[in-house]
Formats: sequence, structure tokens, C-alpha cells
Amino acid sequence: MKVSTEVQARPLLADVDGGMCPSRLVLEHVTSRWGVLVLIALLERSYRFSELRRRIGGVSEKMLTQTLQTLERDGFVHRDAKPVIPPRVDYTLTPLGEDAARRIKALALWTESLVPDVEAARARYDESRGQ
Amino acid sequence: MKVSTEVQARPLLADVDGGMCPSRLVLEHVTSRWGVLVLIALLERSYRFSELRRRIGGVSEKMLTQTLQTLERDGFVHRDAKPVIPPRVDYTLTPLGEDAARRIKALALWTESLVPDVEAARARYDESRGQ
DNA sequence: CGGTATCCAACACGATACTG
DNA sequence: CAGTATCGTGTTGGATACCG
Repeated sequence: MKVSTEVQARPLLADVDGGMCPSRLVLEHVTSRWGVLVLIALLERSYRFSELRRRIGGVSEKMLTQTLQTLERDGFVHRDAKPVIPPRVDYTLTPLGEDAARRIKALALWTESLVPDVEAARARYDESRGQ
Repeated sequence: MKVSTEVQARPLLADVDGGMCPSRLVLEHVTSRWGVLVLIALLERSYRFSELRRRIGGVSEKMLTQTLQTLERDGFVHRDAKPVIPPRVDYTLTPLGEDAARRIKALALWTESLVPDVEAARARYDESRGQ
């Protein structure tokens, strides 16, 4: 039996041979530009496609589709396509998605609260060299 | 004085006129590919440039430099350049950076714990259409 | 309505070479 | 050692047009 000579032999989020580690991919999906906004929006209620698009604002159809597909594939979002005319598709969070959304929202709120500090730090940094 | 007519008038992380909102930028910096790894590494101790580069692995000089500069400018990382020959530069977390790093690390750990669920979800998704 | 397909510009990123 | 500068390329993401 191999003795554990190294604690944390594979560092957190380290890449594997050719490509990113799986957890890095998940992290990327839930913190992606539109992924964050989708998760936070769906936390309040379920949305239809175009409704969600208006709710978020500034997202192209392509990117919203792509984001929703990725989140659905990862098991964060449930897609409910009703076979009616005109088509109607509702998106909701799965239990996993709710967990993710709450964490991401907390992070987003913390980030917002941080903005003044960060902008002050940037001003200091820029002034100390830009001048 | 302006009265607050709208609760949540500007949705969380919404973009402003031409460009991303400030908090989105901060979120992007701390969750960026190398930003995450830098913060987590510096949480254990301070590192010199090349030391940090080896510790992380797979990061180019350019990207590490860029990441460190961004994090320094935002006030998450402190850069201590000692005027000696050969040059020696130590990087440490600021108090703000420690806060960020702990949150990011928690998120990363949660993400890792999630990988089996996500991979199972993906397998289900792919099978239900790929076939 | 809820997508898909295609095109294209912008940029992120790595490799390499060079500097203080 | 700790960067900076430059270049080339692959990916990202928006606009547009079309489909069931």
C-alpha cells in the first residue's frame, strides 16, 4: 500500500495532463458572465426563454441558449418544453442549481459590497505610477 | 434629495451603458482561471514569483504577471519588491485578499465535491440525445 | 416562440526573445 | 530573478439570417 507522503498531492483545481480539471470547468460554468445572471434570476422564480432574456438584458440569443444548455447539461437547470403552439419552454433550477445559485448570489453580493474598496485601491495603484 | 423609488432598480451584476458593471469585473478577476489558483496558493503562505509559478504549474510568465498585477491593482495582493541583486519579489495577500481567497477556496472545494453529481447529470443528458 | 447555423471581429493566451 | 515586448493563433461572443 502506498503511504501518503504528500498531503494535497494534487492541488485544488490543478489541471490534468491535457486540459482543465473537471472542477475548474464546473466553476467556469457557474461563474461565467451569463451563467451567474441566469442562476440569480432563476432563484426568484422560473422563466421562459424570452422572458429570461429581457430580465437579464444585454444577452444575445446565442449566448443565452449556450448558457442554458451548459447549465442544463451540468444538472443545474431544468428545461421544460411544452408541446404547444407557439412553443413554450420554461426554465427552473434543480435542487443542485438552487444550491449553486445561492452560493453564487452570496458571492455576487459580497463582490458588490467590495466595489468601493477595490476602486479606492485602483485609484491608489494608478496614481502611484500613472502620474 | 433623491427618493428611492425602486427597490432593486438595477439588478445584481447588471451591465451599465457601455461595459460591464464594476462588481462583475471584480468577480471576473477573482474567479479567473489563474486568479483563483493564485489566491488559493497565497492563502497558505507568501510566495516569490517563480516559486508561485512552479507551485501553480502550467501558467505562463505572461499570464502570471498579468494576474498578479490585476489582483494587486484591485487591492487583493501585496507586492513586495526588495531592491537586491538578484531581484527578489514576494507576493502576499492583503486582508481584503485573504477574505476573497477564503471565499473562493470554499467555492472551489464545494465545486470539487460536486463533480460526481455533475458528471452523472452530463452522462444522463448526453445519453438522452446523443444515442 | 424558441431556437440553430454561419460569419467575423476582438481578444485571451502561450511561445519566444529580450531587459534591468 | 522578475519581469516587458512582440507576435501568432485559437477561442469567445455578438450580429444576422434562417428553421420547426
